[in-house]
Amino acid sequence: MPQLNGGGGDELGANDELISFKDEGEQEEKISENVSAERDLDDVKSSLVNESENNSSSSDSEQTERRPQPRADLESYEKAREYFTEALRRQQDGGFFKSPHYPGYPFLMIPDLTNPYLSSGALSPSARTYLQMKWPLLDVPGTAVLRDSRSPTPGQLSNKVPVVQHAHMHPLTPLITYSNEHFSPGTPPAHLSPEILDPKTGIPRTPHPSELSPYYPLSPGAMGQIPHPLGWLVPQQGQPMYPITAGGFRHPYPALAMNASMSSLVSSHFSPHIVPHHHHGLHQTGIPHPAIVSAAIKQEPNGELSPAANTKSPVSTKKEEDKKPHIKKPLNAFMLYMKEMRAKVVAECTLKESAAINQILGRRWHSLSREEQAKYYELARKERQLHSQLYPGWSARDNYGKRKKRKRDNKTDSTPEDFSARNKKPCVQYLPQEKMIDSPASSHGSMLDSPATPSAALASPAAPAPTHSEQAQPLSLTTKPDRHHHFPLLSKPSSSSSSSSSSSTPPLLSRPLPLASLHASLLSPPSPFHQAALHSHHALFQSQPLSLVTKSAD
DNA sequence: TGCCCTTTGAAGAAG
DNA sequence: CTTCTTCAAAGGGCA
Repeated sequence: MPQLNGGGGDELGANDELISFKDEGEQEEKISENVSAERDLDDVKSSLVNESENNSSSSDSEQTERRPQPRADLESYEKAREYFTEALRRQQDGGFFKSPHYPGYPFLMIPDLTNPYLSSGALSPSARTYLQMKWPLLDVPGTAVLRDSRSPTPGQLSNKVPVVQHAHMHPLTPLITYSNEHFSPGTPPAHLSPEILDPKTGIPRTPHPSELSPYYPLSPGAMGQIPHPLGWLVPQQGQPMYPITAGGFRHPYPALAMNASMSSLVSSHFSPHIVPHHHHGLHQTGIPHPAIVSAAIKQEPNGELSPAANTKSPVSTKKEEDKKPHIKKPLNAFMLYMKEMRAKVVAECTLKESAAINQILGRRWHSLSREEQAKYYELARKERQLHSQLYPGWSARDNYGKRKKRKRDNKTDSTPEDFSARNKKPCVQYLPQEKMIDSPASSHGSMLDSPATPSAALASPAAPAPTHSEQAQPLSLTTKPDRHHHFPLLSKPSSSSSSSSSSSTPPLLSRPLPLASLHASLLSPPSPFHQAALHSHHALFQSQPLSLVTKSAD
């Protein structure tokens, strides 16, 4: 795995994963997982959709295409992602997938063209233009441009965002934000396998898909690159995860998108650097590395530059410090999930407040099956790896203080009263508490945290993923029918969430949600009803995709 | 204009 | 080793 870097990447990731996963793994469980999730989604969709303005989501979504704006505004893209996702889903729904969580399923979202990591990149939120499917755009020139490594720099893309790339992105892809720089320049066209020179070694190597992280470097520039690398993946899987078009696969994360199995593959190959030979950085477009907010990246003194660093002009070493481009933290599993699902939730309900939406997402997160969560954990893991490779010297500490925020810990204090205050807009009636409350899973937060299988991925590096559409299940254990057992396990050692929820009810529950518009289903996946569902859970289990998973496990 | 709010997870800091 | 704090995304709300 780690080739060049000494394995930095892999190893790093591995360690992390192992650790975390372990913990979580034990806990895993959530009975309701699948069931609830499905229900949730289904319910939500149906019901929610009906109620609120779901316009967007369901039927609309398809129609959504309405007229795609040719332009690829960043904003649009985002929206697009949502739509995209929906659209895809719908297509798939037709078949079996109803469940949102479907593992492999493509939630394609359009990634932000801009890098998430870039602060500047910002897409403006306002535009809700949905999608317009910009997909078509994908191919566009941008790509072509990209190919030239040098010339076109990502910048171009970024500007215009040519957008496109993303159209086909993996659901997760949206996540991809990191920037472009890395990839851009150096990367060869997709079909070609891009060889990337290792900065350190100087040896050309092919980037592994895994390497490309969605977030990081992949931005526009990246696209070009991405495709290639991923390409191999695709075939293997055999499954078109997403509707990605041919060109489509540019997404960096396609790999991720794939199942765990895929990931494992990726991991195995993981190469440390993704970096292109040189990039100029963002400059032209002004879009820097995704992760990087500012222009410059901090380089390492040693000279080991992360790929990204290379990209940026090394010259300005001193400046670096001054400027210190703000390299954002890699997104964690939940964040990835949020990015992906937010649009859906928004579409389903009228609420637009992020706080409310996040609450819902939090609940949904808990309702996800392990496999699903594992997907995200895996992605997150890769992100971290990538990030570490790209920015070897970076530490989370670097960002401390950037936000001014102060987090009031008091939450607890205020909790009781709080909610009243908070409810600024009670849109609608919230759901009965019951619903909210009951989800077992919710209570303890994410028990699943653990990625299901980090180990799995690691373990079988090369293992080709079978074609399951679903992700391969990481832990065989999980697959077991026993899952329901896990339920009780909830104890999550970790700090944050679990602690709060020590009591049976989750914090959220305790307070009334402002989300009026939400349907109950949204909020609480695991509602009491759930339990019923749970029972049925077994049945579902079998029938569902999970079963497949299980097999794989076997 | 810019922070708050809200979520989970990761990582660093502090004890 | 455990606990606490900060940041990551996002976008309406609010001062």
